[in-house]
Amino acid sequence: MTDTKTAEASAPEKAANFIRNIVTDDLKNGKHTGIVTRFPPEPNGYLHIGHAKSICLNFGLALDFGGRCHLRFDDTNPTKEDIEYEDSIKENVKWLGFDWGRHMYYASNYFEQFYNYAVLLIEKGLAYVDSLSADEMRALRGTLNEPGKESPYRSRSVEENLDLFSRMRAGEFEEGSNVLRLKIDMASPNINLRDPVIYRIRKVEHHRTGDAWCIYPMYDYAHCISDAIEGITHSVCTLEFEDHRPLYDWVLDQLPVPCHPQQIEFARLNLSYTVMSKRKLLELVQEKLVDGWDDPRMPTLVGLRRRGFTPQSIVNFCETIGVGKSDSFIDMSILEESVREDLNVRAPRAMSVLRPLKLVIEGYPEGESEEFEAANHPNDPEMGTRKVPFSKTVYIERDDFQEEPAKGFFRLAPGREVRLRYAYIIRCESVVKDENGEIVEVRCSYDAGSRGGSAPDGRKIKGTIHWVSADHAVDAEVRLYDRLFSTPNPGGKNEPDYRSSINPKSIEVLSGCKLEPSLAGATLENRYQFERLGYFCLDSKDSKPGAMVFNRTATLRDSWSEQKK
RNA sequence: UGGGGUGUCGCCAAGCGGUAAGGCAACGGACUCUGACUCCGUCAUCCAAGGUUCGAAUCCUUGCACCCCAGCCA
Repeated sequence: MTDTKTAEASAPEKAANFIRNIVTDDLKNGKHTGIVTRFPPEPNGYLHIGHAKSICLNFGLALDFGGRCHLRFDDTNPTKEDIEYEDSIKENVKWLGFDWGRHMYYASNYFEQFYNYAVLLIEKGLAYVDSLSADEMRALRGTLNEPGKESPYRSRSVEENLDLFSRMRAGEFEEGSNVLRLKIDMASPNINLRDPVIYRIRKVEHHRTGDAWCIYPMYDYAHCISDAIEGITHSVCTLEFEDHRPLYDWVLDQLPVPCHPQQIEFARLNLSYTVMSKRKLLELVQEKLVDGWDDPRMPTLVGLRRRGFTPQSIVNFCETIGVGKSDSFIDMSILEESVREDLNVRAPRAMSVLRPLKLVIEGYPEGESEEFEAANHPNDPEMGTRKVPFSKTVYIERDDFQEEPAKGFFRLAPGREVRLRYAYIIRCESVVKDENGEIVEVRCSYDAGSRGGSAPDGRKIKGTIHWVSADHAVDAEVRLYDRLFSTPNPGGKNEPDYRSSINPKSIEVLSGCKLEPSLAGATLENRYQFERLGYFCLDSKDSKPGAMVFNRTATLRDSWSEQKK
């Protein structure tokens, strides 16, 4: 086997996709000598896994082709945006491992240029101030099948428009009373071209420009100009903006901008068993259906992070799913597989018993204990070993014992032998039950010659189970997370409200779990594989030095439980 | 019934006229002190129907299905 131990080595090869092909061609035929992309979030919410796809695409393109990628806040709507989101977004991008260097921009920094360009458009007779109300404007817009009608204000003179627009800026009009519209074509089959509004009055403070402005530009007008100002070569966005591209191009064609970026659209990420819309995510938080934006079940980057996902696993995931234009629906299992793949290689192993069953080893000296050497990673000796204490009473997983073993079960059962990992081979001799018939203790004999776990006579022991010494165990709370929803497409077509699909078992809190003592030194940066159980990490919010709380990031694949179904 | 898109294995996705990559899943097997990992093997004729061509997933025609658009949101 070749060395695949490092995260770098396990990163998948860059796959071809249509955007990379476009960039490659543009570079080859000299259309560009270098490329500039951008990730342009609106600071009005937390980033989720879908944004990660865009971040990886844009920053990845820049990295691979020796260009640069800008981080630009598309902050043109002060009624929805806030500085708190900016900080989170910046941190998330950095956490994923990307660096915008000094290329940090704000659409709001271009407000004056946007305004000047708007004046230019008015002077060219390509924009006019409309005094229709929103309702009236909607009524004239037409429908998908019928053309719209021109506004009675469409023919105002350039002078009047100039005057009106400057007074809009000066704050002389109320919100909603006037807007600036482009004069394109009310009969266009593309509704985006039916004289789109490019400025509206909003008498609110902007988190960056304060009260300097009371008119704010709209996306279609601001975005393309921002791209042009920054010298973006490839403006990558999602499919729903495909219809807007003619408008993007129209605006840039009318203005003396430094360049004309190419807008390219790709399919946004859809993930099964979760929701991705900002609205639903916000509702989950506001209605306290989850424990905040960073609830470990949320598809947000802060949630995934708290859950224990590594940045590398997310980047790998984004590479794995590819980029295309067909509506895709990625199965959650692929995301889960991405963490396993990454954590399998980097997570040290440890033993923890989540649902303890007391096991007493008859014949093992009372009050005595010994230590066994355990590998921190079975396939990577470089990760070293640790000592695991053993004593007469240990805890094993309740699931690892069956009084009447099911077919195919090869763990502990009356009269059967099993190996306590790294310790001894034991045999179940009897079972102790309480007055309710509940098994409270298992009593076993042990093969003193099997110290360390290997049979002296070379006999094959099929089952190996994990355990923790009762005398040395560290108690902890462990939270088992599962998919937030129990249906693949919550709230989708022909589905009831997504809230009713929330998986009641998406979180299970276990207290009194028994961990091997080395885990007492766990830190937030560490992630562990609890052998035979899954990958776990400390909860960044609730874990305290004397009262540790672990989150289950992902289970291990389990062909036994699959076989049972 | 307008406009813009998409349709290649269960889920993604390469392919750009020369005889269907890869990943995940699934299935079979090997290995195993984690029923994990790893390893080996199996697994499509490309939405449909016509046409062009020596040759088509790739070109043309006609259908069909699905997605997006009527915010002074992005």
